[in-house]
Amino acid sequence: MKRGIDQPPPLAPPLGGAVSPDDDIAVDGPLHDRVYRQLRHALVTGGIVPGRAVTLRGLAQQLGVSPMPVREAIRRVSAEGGLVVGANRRVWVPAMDGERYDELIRARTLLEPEAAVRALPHIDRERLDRLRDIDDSIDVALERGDVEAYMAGNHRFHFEIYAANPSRVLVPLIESLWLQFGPFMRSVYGRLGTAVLVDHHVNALDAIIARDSEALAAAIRADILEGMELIASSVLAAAPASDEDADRRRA
Amino acid sequence: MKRGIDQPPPLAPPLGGAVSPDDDIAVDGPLHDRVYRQLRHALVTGGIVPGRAVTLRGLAQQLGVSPMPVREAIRRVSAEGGLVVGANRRVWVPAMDGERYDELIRARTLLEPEAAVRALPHIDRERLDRLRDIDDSIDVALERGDVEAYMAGNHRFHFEIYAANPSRVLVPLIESLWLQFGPFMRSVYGRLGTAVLVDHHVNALDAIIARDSEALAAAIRADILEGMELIASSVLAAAPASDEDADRRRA
DNA sequence: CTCGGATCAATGTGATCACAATTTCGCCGA
DNA sequence: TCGGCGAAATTGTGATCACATTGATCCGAG
Repeated sequence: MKRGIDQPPPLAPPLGGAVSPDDDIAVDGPLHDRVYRQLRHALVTGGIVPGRAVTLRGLAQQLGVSPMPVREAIRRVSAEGGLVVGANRRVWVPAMDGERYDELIRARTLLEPEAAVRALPHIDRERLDRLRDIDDSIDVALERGDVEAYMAGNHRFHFEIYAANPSRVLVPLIESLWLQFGPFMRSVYGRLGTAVLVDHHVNALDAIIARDSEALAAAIRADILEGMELIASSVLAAAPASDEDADRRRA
Repeated sequence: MKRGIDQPPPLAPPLGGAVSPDDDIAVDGPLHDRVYRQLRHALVTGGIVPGRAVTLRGLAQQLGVSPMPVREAIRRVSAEGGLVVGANRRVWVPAMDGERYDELIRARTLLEPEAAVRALPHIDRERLDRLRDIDDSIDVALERGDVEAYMAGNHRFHFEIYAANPSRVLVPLIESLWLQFGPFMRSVYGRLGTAVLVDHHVNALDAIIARDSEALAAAIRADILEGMELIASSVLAAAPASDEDADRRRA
């Protein structure tokens, strides 16, 4: 049973997890920009859980700022698909369903290999070293069963590659996709643990070293497909909507 | 010579063309939403020209609203890539260059055929009729040399197809792409006229009638490639940056 | 005990104001 | 005539307030 976007749903205390005034989020620039990054980070790492309404004043109070910069940050995130505004004008973390998930996978497999290939010529020695470090940290996170560290590492690994290309067309599109499945993945991993996760990044690293475009594209595509289809088959088939799950898990 | 994003550039009177409080833009919903649609429309149809700064209060005054809803609209559009905010915090219509244009083409050819194929099963009789009407209006616009009508029709034709799919993943990505090359296309067409334009939509219509996914994908891909590469070869090669052109043309 | 309506709290929206940074323009000196 | 330099205007940003609307809460009628 799929619930509409702006139906009666159980409005609970403004926010679930912490929004994490985490580290590694730069503290310069306009306030609304800082709020934007914090909000984005909270979504990708699962600090904000699907099925819960996000209120302006609530977020503002949590972050210790006035509602004004939060308003702009929310507008920005919702433009990227990380949040949806109902006809109520109320803001939600969008629910996941099979169709949406399928389109996200498809869009990722279309765009990310392309972005990787275009970035390949720009990947220098230092970036490659950073990629290796990230890959190591991912292995550590997997062994320790640290879901959040794995997700952060995985994100950094992919975008450390794509960002080598200075152009800003493909990367924002891909960021938008990650922002959309991020919260969902978190809630899934939280239930499954890291046991099911495998590190496919070695193939990508080898392809980069060999400067092999096709191999790199194939590695990225395989990484996306195996990871996301694994999740899809093990979860989405059984529980089509993630909203109720999140709510139930909270109780 | 490519100019950086937020360099000294010639800040001229707030806005060039009219922002067009045009028709067919719904007048309900929150003010910031209306402003968003007007701003978007102005960008796609070329009402706002690249290389000119967009000021908050300027836009607000042109639209007869307070700066507040404009702020949110701009934040939203810039999140979609239709505007860029410099380190100055000043807002620009981004300049076009070969690399960016190439990535836009690539992203379009990757995403739009996919979106069309996924929409195909949902295209019913009424939608097909609307598509035929739009195609007719495009032919009329081409004969009359009406660039703006052609662009509007072309936009409507593509999204009338894609929007048949209720899911909201691929379509927003594609809208973002159109928003990015829209202003540029306008300035190009304005110089070339509609003589160089051909209507490739008939093949798409045939494919839809035949329910042929592959043919539809091919038609869309061909439409994108021929249209955009024609422009690229005839203009971008000669004048890599569109900023200066726009400014010069204004003088 | 259940249902329906009225009251009250909370939400998003928009306007206005103050402020600091930036840009622009006019002026003076070379 | 040209090149800085300082004043003034303009910009984006953030806060606060008022308001209409929506959601929750509570109370009483059945």
